[in-house]
Amino acid sequence: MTSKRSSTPQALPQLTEPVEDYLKAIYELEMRGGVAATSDVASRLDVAPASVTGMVRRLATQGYLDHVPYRGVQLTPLGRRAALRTIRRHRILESYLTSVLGYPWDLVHDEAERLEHAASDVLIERMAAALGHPVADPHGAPIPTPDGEVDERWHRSLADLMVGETARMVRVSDKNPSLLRYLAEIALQPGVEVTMLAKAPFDGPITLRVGDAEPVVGPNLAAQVLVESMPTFTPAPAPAMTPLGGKPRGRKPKGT
Amino acid sequence: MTSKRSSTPQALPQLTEPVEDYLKAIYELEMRGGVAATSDVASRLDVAPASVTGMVRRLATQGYLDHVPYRGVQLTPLGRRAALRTIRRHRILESYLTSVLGYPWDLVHDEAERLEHAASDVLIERMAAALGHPVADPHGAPIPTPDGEVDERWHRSLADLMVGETARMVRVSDKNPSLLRYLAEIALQPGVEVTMLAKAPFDGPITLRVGDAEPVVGPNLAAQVLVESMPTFTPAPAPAMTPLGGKPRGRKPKGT
DNA sequence: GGGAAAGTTTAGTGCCTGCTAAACTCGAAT
DNA sequence: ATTCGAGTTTAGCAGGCACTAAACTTTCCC
Repeated sequence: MTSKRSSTPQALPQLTEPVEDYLKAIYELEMRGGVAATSDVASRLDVAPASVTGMVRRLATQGYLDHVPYRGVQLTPLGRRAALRTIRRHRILESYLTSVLGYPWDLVHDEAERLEHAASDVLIERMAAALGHPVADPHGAPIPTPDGEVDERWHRSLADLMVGETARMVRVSDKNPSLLRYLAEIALQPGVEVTMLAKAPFDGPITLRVGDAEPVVGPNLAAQVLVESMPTFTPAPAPAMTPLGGKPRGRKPKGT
Repeated sequence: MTSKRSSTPQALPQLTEPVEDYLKAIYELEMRGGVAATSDVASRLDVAPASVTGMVRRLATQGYLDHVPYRGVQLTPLGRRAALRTIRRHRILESYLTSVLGYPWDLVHDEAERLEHAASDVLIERMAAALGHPVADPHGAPIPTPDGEVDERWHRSLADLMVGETARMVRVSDKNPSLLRYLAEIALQPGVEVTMLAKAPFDGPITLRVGDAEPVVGPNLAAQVLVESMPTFTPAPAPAMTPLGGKPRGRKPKGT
């Protein structure tokens, strides 16, 4: 029935691994286009659409989401909190594994994907503290705060830059290892400045300047790399103690 | 006893969490008394005896163990390998969490208990490397090698020391947080020398010397602390090279 | 040696999560 | 407006893992 809802953030019950995966997937789908479709959830989680319907029904009765049959699915505030907790874990794990254990950034996603369900809050916070409370993971994704706030900002893609324009790379999906390996190869990582040198018409190849190199990439790749015009950028997995650059950061780590 | 088995390098399939727990529990029960009884497995895993029977039947058909109805259960070489892999993970995780992240040694068990099912081999080996390949965990339990060899040696308990005798503490179970907290309080940890000063008759209190202190403990506690006459002892989690975040909790290797 | 007691297994269920096949809905195109 | 197809849901089912209650062994004690 209707459980009493206080304004106090009640503790989330311990969720199963599949449930956390569903909520996370739905959250991420909602980021693009208000509601999540059954089939999108299905393909993201690599399960049959019918399975999604079943799970969604259960989650709806438990208050994690609203489901309008044939229409789609949307997280409730409770569901969003649960999703963001999982996402926080994931991104802190990625940051930790990358900067402390030297995990390559193209492999870190899968590892974090499993650990995020097993790590306790205490562990996650210890890792965050060890890193100096980073605000973004190695791929540039913002890390939600413990109480569920994220700075999910809108970003242009590299493909949208005008010829001659320079921007700073901010983010790329963590889900495509070969893309990540290639980006590492051409030194295109969050925080790096990139200039659009030339763009061949009809989705032709794109010439960039990254550091001293001038890699030529396809439009497909460029569309997946997000950039930011030029303002402040907080480097991803803050290498603990290195206070590189004295510029006043825009945001600073919350809490503390 | 030293188990040696490296002639069968076939990869273990990915096991479920409950399966790993069963195999680990059975392995540990076998250490004390050749076969594991259904009810012992049940109480260790906090599950109904009937559930054990069911699981055991499945694991037997899959070749992980032999089951003689009403008689007990014994791991096959395959099952032992699986168990030791999980135990290796557990102990390396405990070592890492303790010495790199400053996890208190009484809480580390539960965390490792969950992570051991999620961490990949690659991660575990990275952690082991970061620690300098420790041979024992923070509680003194030996860490199996990647190919399943352990140095499970027999140890006397502290309660067995003669009055006047000095020994080195080597090990204590990781499963009892309050015991561990108390041991930490009286500075009784693996590697430390301890002398039996007095033993009151009829299971009376036991007076020890640990460092400069002379704690008096119950026979119950003394029975759980394992000691070694005097030979070399290799300290558990060799302090990592870069302890970022954690306070230096790690013991220092003495002369050795 | 004959019962109890203790321990173990079978029988019967339930929940979770996934599947396939079939039915249904919605909206776009005719 | 009817139809058709893509997308979604229902129905029915399976496997993993847990439970209780009841039946069955083994052990132990008189």
